[in-house]
Amino acid sequence: MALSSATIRDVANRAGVSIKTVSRVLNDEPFVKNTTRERVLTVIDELGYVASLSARRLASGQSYTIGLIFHNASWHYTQDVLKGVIETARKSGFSTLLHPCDVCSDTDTKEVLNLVHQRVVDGLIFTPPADNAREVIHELQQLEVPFVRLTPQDRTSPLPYVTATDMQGAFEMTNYLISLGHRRIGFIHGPEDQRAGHDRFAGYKKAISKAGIELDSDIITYGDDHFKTGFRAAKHLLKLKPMPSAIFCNNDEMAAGSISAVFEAGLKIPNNISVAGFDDIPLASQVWPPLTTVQQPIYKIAEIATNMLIRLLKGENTTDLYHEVNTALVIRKSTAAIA
Amino acid sequence: MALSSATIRDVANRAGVSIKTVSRVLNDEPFVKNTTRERVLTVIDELGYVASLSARRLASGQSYTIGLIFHNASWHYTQDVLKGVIETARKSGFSTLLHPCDVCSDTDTKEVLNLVHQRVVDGLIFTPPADNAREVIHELQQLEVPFVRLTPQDRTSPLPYVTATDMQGAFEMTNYLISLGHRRIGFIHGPEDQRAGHDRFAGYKKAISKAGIELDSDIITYGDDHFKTGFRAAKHLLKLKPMPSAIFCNNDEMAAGSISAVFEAGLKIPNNISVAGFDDIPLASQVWPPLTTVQQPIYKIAEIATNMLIRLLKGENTTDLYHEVNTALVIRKSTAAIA
DNA sequence: TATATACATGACAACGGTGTCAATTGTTTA
DNA sequence: TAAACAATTGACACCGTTGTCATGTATATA
Repeated sequence: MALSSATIRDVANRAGVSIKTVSRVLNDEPFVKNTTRERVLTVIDELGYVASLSARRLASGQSYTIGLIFHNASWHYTQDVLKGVIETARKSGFSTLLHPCDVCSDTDTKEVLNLVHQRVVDGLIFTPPADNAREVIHELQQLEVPFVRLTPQDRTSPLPYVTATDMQGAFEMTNYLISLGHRRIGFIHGPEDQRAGHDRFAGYKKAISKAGIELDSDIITYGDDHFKTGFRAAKHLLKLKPMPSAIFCNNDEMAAGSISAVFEAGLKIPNNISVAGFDDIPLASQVWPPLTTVQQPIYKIAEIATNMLIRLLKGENTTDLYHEVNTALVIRKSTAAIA
Repeated sequence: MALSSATIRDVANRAGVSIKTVSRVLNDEPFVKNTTRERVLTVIDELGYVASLSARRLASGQSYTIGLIFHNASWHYTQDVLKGVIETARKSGFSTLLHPCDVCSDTDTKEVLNLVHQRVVDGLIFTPPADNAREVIHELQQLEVPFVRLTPQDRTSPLPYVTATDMQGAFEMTNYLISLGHRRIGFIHGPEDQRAGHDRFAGYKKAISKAGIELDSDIITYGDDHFKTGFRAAKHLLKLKPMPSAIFCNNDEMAAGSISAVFEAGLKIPNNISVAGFDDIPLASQVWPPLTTVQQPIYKIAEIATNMLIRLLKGENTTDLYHEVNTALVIRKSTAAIA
């Protein structure tokens, strides 16, 4: 057996109809008599016919492909997005094209736009902070190419996005730590160019202030969401006198870094100090002690974004272009009441 | 500005040549006068022309796309493969289509074959244990569709693959543990259906036997490469009397599970027991203590496999269809000399 | 019964490239 | 100088679909 070569014409001939009728059946178009439809379907089955995507793409001007532009910094995050987008897209007959994009440089800008110009993709999904590529976003708007952003910086413009309730999540976590008796809670901030980090910090501050605790800038440190900077930031916090009794990190990877720093300093978690993260990525439950964190339903966010994009692509009415998904507190063993 | 609509005809007209000549320039074909080539190139630049992939695909019968069939079990592994394949493919003008495939069920078999029949992909790369899908493999052979397998089970048939020196890596690690004075080294085996696991176990046994230690089946346990089963298996090993003084795990994720089990039992690493992993995924350096492990150059393996596939696709002579990439011992803090 | 209207179908031209083959021009060989 | 050959170019069919529009047929309406 060679590579299947049955074309729409073969099907049409065998079924005794025109190729256009076969095309109609293929695309579930109306105005095909039921008996005809069934006959065509039978022949398709007999011949094992599968329509050529290339031809379909060329003729229709669509690519049936979604471009996923992602920053490959935070892999744990990306993997869930990946799964969410690919699986959801597939359900609607779309495939997904991955476009890693480390820095949104000029070259990358051009490449992304080429994807659109070449009609390689019909629409795009951006993971943070890829959506900071203003030029791309602007151009896409001009071209009227649909796209959805995940947790974007800018939420003032009328552009679709999906995000989690970052502020609320951080607020709840901080409240929880406070309820355990912690008053001196260190915070490790995420990268400046990501909206989520600012929202989480805002949630932290809100809870601190609500509890009547004075905000102490000495225990606010910065990282880039990676293990190493979490390690360093925590090391710094541990040297302070008095040391914070808890550390709340902008994400789980930095929390893992903090845990290592605590152990390296010869201290115990949660006996001497509590550590909390954000995201609930697999790593969170694979370190010891398992991390108390805020679960962000990344898969769900990706799923919602993908469905939103597909609706936009189909030109369906889309009133809900902005979506917030709830986070949830996950209490594990890295936090405890103050001694 | 609307979606660019310059076609090859526009370029041809403006440059005063035929579309075929433009096509030649586009594809770096010979027999184009230099002055002509430059004129065409200039016009392409002026018009911002980009060839339509769909049209090119339809006309040439190629898709310029590589299908990556992966099992989404072990994400850490997958992420490196993903990066390796996507980036390498892109360099050669190929795009990558991801096809997650949890169980290689009948549906999946059909889907993968459809990818080929629809000419959605020109060739395939399989991550383990996806290559166990005998039916798919067999059919692809019949169809003469090129594919490359990563660490496949079956290496007897003359089918291209790339793998790491799993046995040698495990041999070296075991030797290293023995050199630290360990005689009772527990082993956590990986899933039965993956070749790498058997090779690693073989390396372990070889070193044990070489050191004149009697193989003790009581301290050989089994897991499925995930955290939880590593945790369970280690918990079991810790209860044995005498307890092993070291645990060598088939992969890092199970090693992380073992670390948690040790801590949960109130023991210290490496003081009371040493733990070693395999793969050197990011997790390995994000747990405390950082894992001594065997580095498997996954990115490189993916890169080699991709280039191999592209060579096959281009019909270039390919003598080296089998490739082994060296592993390397990475010593961190989870192992120490026996007390 | 004549006529408007919905349903059902097909002919044929796109879509935007590549492949084949013939035509033209320039260069080398006999 | 003529013949042989290589370099350069273009005309045109073709890839396998979908889109447009015309046509034919059944059903509802006047």
